[in-house]
Amino acid sequence: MKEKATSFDIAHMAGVSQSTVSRALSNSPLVNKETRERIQQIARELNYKVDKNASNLRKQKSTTIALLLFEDPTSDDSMINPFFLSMLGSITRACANAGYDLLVSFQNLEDDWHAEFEDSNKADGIILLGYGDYLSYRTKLTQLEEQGTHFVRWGAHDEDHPGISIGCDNFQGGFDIANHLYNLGHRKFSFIGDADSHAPEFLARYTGFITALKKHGIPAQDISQVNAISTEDSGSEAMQFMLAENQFVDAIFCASDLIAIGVLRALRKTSLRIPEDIAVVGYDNIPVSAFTSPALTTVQQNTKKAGELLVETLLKAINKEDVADYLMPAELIIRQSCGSKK
Amino acid sequence: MKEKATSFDIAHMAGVSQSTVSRALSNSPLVNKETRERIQQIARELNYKVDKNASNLRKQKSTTIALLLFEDPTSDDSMINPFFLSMLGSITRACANAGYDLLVSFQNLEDDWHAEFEDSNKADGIILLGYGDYLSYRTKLTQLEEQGTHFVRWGAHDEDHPGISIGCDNFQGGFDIANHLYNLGHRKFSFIGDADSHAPEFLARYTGFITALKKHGIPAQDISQVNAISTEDSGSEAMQFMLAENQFVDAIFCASDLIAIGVLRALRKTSLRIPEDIAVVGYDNIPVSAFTSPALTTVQQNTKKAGELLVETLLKAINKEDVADYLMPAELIIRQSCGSKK
DNA sequence: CTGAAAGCGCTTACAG
DNA sequence: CTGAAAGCGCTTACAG
Repeated sequence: MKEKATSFDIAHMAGVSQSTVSRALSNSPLVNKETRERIQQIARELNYKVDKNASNLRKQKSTTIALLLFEDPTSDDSMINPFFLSMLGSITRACANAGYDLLVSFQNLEDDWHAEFEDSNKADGIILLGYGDYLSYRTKLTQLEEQGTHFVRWGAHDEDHPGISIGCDNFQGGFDIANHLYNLGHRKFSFIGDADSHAPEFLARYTGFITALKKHGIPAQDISQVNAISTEDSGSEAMQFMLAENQFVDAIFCASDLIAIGVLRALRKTSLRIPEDIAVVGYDNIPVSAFTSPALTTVQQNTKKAGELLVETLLKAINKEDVADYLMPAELIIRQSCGSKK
Repeated sequence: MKEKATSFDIAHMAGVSQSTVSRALSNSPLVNKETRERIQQIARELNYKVDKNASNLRKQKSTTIALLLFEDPTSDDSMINPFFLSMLGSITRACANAGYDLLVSFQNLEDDWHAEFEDSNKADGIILLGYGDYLSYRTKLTQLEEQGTHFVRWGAHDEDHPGISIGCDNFQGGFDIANHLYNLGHRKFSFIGDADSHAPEFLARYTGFITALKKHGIPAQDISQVNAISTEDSGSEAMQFMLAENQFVDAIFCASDLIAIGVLRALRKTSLRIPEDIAVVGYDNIPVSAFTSPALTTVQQNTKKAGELLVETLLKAINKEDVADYLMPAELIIRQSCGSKK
């Protein structure tokens, strides 16, 4: 293993000063073209690359973005929610395109939030991504903001939340689902998923859902709601609970596709046919949702766009440009699980 | 936005030297307990965190691992292969558990390999992950090795490849699939997927497949093979090609689940029934494979274990411990797409 | 147990 | 266009 070359080594070989090497390698026009090319040639031969730690330390910026994935501590340890995995892919790509590196770290919400502050020293900004108990990390956002850390989070728009958020219009998504189901003739509804301020995204879907149904004359108290976090198992348990309680409905709106898949699993053990006896709708449009039987009607959140937007917005914030919350439109994906003819 | 505090600020506040602050914050036993606690208390109040760039520069290590995802340039730009996404999740977790940060970067194989060398300055080691043209990056591995960079790659074991590789026993996987299909009564076979040294993993699956069939008296020349890269579209095209050429077989072994899903899609447009008229088998056991109709028989690669192994092995290499290639066993996942009774 | 000092490898004003 | 020098914020021998 060779010793790693430094800019001094190159300076020595090229017969110039180290300052000149540094300039040449950053393509500074201040350096004579021939000198520059000679230096770059030597650097290439030596496989020399600028030491990022030294360079970042000196420049006081890192050209790195940190992605903080946090999850409900109860969720399956071995798997990440496919929706966030998809976001991760998209964010990775967007960072690469912008010439930024991406530092990924995991976070259980139980942990203390040391990691963020750690990250804030290695990255120019942070992207926060995850379902999880919103209230429990709200104060942390405030701390981040006070600290002057640039961050953008994926999630529900909230009047006076700290920092910037990019999210999907969950209210609209729930609203559209309700109208779609109502127009197909369904009249008795249930919502499966947590629906309180700890899970503001689910709550917004729920609120959109009941708001639309109210317009059709169906009051909220006629719509049953069963708690569930975003996992298959949780969805399956919720459905089993409803069956055990003899709660029968025409249509179930699940707060996420994973929940819906769990619900389908539980229903398969019964004689109920989907969608003839009961319609099931999900949310997220994860890849699997197109392959369940029947294929899930769901709401698409454009993860590609979302990732790009998160990165773009964060970079603007880092550059002290003005940034604002952004709500992406939700798109209804109609498949077979709700009894549509389509 | 406050100015970021430094160890000097804390030293000033605590009335000690900056050296002592540094020691206290790294929990050095050299510092008086009370002094240490006082300093840590102040640091906490200030939300002070050690500057990683400075610390790394001084220590000459980064406690960071870089993950290099490379992909076939032809694959769909908007999506990462779900198998690698799953690996990414597992690697992220394993890094977090080991106290390492993970730097993720993308790479098109067309790019020149600057990025690796970049990364090698920001990370203590590199994990290489991806399908793609193996031959085209082989020389790069040699360069990395010469440079003294620690790296581990996911992929096919190869007698004299540079560096360490962790992989799944693709030969065994193909072998088991062949036996399974043969025992179910299938006699006329096809393999869909690239099967040359550019794609050594696919090749090993193919080799295992034909080796097992040869033992059953079916010579390699009786087994058709159609090229495809690991995407749905490529699988669908390959199947359409076979249909157009009137190549009819009992059973198709697809080099990946994505290919198999494309094959199913193409077959749905015909009158052929799966598995009655034709069996289809995939590879990878991606989440979707359990939900296709019929559900895909496939080969599982344990991504959780694989991620842990990759990280663990790389850390050992970084610590100059002896490391060796490792081949994980492949596990047959039997579902409905091959006509098994199970 | 503590402090003064060197130095990690760069970038960039400053001077020419 | 080029060089000498300062300094980014730490860690760690060295000296006491």
